[in-house]
Amino acid sequence: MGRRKVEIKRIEKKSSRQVTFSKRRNGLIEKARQLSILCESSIAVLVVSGSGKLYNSSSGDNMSKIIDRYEIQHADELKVLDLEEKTRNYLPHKELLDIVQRSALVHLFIPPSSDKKNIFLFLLATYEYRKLEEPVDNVSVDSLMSMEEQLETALSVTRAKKTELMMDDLKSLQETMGMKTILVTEGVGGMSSGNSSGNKIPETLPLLK
Amino acid sequence: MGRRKVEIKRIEKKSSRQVTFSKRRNGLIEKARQLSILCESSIAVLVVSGSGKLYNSSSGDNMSKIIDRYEIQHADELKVLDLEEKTRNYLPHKELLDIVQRSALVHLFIPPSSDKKNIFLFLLATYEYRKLEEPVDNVSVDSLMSMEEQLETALSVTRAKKTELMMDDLKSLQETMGMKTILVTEGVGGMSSGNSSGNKIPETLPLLK
DNA sequence: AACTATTTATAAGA
DNA sequence: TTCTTATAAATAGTT
Repeated sequence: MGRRKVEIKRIEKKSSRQVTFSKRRNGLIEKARQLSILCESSIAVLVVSGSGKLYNSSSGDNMSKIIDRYEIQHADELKVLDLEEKTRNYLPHKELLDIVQRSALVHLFIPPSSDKKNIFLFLLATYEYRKLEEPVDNVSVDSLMSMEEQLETALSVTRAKKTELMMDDLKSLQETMGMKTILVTEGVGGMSSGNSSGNKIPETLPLLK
Repeated sequence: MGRRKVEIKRIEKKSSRQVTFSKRRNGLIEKARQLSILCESSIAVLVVSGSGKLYNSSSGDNMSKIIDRYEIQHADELKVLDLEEKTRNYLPHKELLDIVQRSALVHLFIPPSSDKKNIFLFLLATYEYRKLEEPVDNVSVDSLMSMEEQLETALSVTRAKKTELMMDDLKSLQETMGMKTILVTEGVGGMSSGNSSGNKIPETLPLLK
């Protein structure tokens, strides 16, 4: 449907290829839209250009929903085809997701305003640790050393945060004590100390049970 | 392009709608194939009929890869969805698998033959990390202490594994050296030492650069 | 980005 | 469903 019949093979000339890409891509998406309306169906079109740019359209339903349908169908096929594969891919995923969701670990480990990088380090470390629980044949000394570094960093971040929190707790305890002192001393003489900056807070704190 | 011009609106007559659906669906998929070849691009077409049946085609690349590409681009949208939703529709799997494939970090940490379970653990960790990018208020000293413990354990496992590997390396080095010694001493006297079990291997090894 | 000669897709009919 | 064919629609090459 043009001045000439074109063979369906790669268009060599770059400029022509780009023009054709643009025209036909629009045509494709318009066809999808029409089909969707005419036959009340949901259609997703995903086009990745040679240079990696993504063009997409969805009609009838949103893209995620259409992709979900594909994924679900795909998963079902896997179930039928390969139980072992399913067990490996699908169940562990859900199972482990559940573990993570239930686990105080991940949720509680993330300090309020902690650096995202550090959270990642922790998670990576956790992952690596769990991975090592099972025998793995080919770990390199180098990768273990990187991991060691990661763990050390994560550990120091954790300890720093813990200490910070403990100091906060101690401070509020001291404040409470100070208040009590005021209340007591006020009755006797009226010498308030408040929250003097000269208070010494120990560098390390005993671990709480 | 038919005997008559048709308005783009739902075809009411069921039989006509089905015929049109079939014809246009094939046409759409053929157009996608052509575009893919003419302009060397990757195209996915997903069609869900009114009755819920899925038809799909991919050209240039496989479906998963094309969908992955879409999901990378829309990673931000995923954050809005809740975890269960994502679990149901497998998006995190695809999304994170792609992160894994692209990340040099991960390549370093995942040995070629490691099993999928381990990759999933990592994916979960990464996923959870992303999910928790939002600040969380309630971190407790207790939870930080648990984390500290976990990290210490992970660190000691890592160090043990590293030492084990280094010792293996050292042993094979010693064996090689032993061989050389044999070759040298054979020429002179013939006193072979082999790989005596009395060899002392240091508890800790200097870190390699 | 338009134009238009052609090819291609497809609606209706069989 | 499949084929036929008149006609609408898409588009290749040109401006």
